[in-house]
Amino acid sequence: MAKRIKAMRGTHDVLPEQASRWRAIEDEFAKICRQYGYREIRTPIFEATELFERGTGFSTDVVQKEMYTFEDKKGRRVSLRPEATPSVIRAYLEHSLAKQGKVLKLFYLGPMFRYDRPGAGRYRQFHQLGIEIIGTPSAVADAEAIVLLWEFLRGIGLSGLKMRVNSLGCEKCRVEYSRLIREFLKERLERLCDDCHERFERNPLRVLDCKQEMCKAVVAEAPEIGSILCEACQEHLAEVENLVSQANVDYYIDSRLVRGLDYYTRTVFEVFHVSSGVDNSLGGGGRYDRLVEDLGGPQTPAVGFSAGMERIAQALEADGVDVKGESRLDVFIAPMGKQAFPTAFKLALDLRQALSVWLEFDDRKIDRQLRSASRLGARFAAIIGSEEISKGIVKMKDMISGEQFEVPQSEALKWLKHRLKEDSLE
RNA sequence: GUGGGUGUAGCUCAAUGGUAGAGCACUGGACUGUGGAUCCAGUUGCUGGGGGUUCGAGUCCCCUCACCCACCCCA
Repeated sequence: MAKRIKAMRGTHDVLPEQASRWRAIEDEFAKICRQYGYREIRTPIFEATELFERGTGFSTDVVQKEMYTFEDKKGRRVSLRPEATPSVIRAYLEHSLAKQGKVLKLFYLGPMFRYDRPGAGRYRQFHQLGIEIIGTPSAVADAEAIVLLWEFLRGIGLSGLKMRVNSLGCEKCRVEYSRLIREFLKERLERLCDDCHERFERNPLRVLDCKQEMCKAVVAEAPEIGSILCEACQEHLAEVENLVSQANVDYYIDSRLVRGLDYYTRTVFEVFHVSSGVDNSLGGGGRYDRLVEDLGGPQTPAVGFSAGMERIAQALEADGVDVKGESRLDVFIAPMGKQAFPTAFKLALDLRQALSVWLEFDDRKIDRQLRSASRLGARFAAIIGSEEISKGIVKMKDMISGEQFEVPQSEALKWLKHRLKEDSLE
């Protein structure tokens, strides 16, 4: 046998059983998004590298070391998207979507790519779903994003969720806080880990997020962002808190929450699942009032979030929640003998107008066929042999009670629909 | 990127350096037109890949690949 090829490192197949759960989750997400007034957008999986350099941020880990970047045949610098927000904003500007109204509310879902070392719940091709609210500075929008994320996760059956919320301040606050932190850390550099020395140079705020004990000790004494937020930023955060607590979101203010992407301003948040580990972030987001401008548009405030499918599926499994997948088969058509196939084929064509139907392909003994029908979870088996053909009927077997009924072939669809309807009423 | 662990049938796992196995699953038969039970039979593997030591390697050594755990980072 020839050598087999395996899926590449960090990628994985979503097999039927899992895929049906994914679809149920995606359907729930699309549904709640529509309830909140969002419309779907689909953007390309690859973009000009520069979009992410300017959007996600040149200094971020994502852009610095995790992008799949290559040159195409014309020498253009291309990257597989590591996240969707820059693409959505690019499309927003490219198609002048601002003209569609003051505020645009979009949702998306699809694969993202990061060349990272695979680990627990971490893949090189992973899948995100998320939203963007473009065109308002209102704290109500921040609250809506947080609540939508929360309600979505709660709605699919997750419990033990916690939401961390923080404010990184507006541009002025950020500059001021960065200066303050840099000053503070400068005197304590020798007490920080090696990575943090580097962070100190590139983006001192990231030191606040370090998990090393030595750094945590230093950071514990650091001034909190809350202490220097300007009045407007304080008010904004208070308003978000007030609204979010009305929605019964289990949140807390975590003054050390700093997210990995450069474009956030003011509100940032992250939701995690307690029982699958403190570090298991299911999703997060925040306000990004500068991004549209950075990508060449007019000054336009916006807020959004993204969440990870793999993480969500994992959390559901940890919670023992069985997301209902696709419904079972309605009918299994069992032809008996070669000469029964044309009639069976015709019957399948007819029934498939409204029902999910499995038609046996091979000339197998009836007991084997019924066994297959059981295993496929068929509600009824439609048996067609020479007897049935000569009488113009089909023998319907109720796979739960075992009862059998002779039904004229022309009535089969009507009969089955009637019986299945009775099922759903019980 | 750093450290540790694990790779044997579709799945879960056995096999003191001596002929690769079991359970489940799958297919068929018992039952030539009636499923889920039972019994019987059968299929499935370059033991992740490559090299080395040895009379002999799933087992020991080296390399490599993949996955898992921790760190890092995040979704």
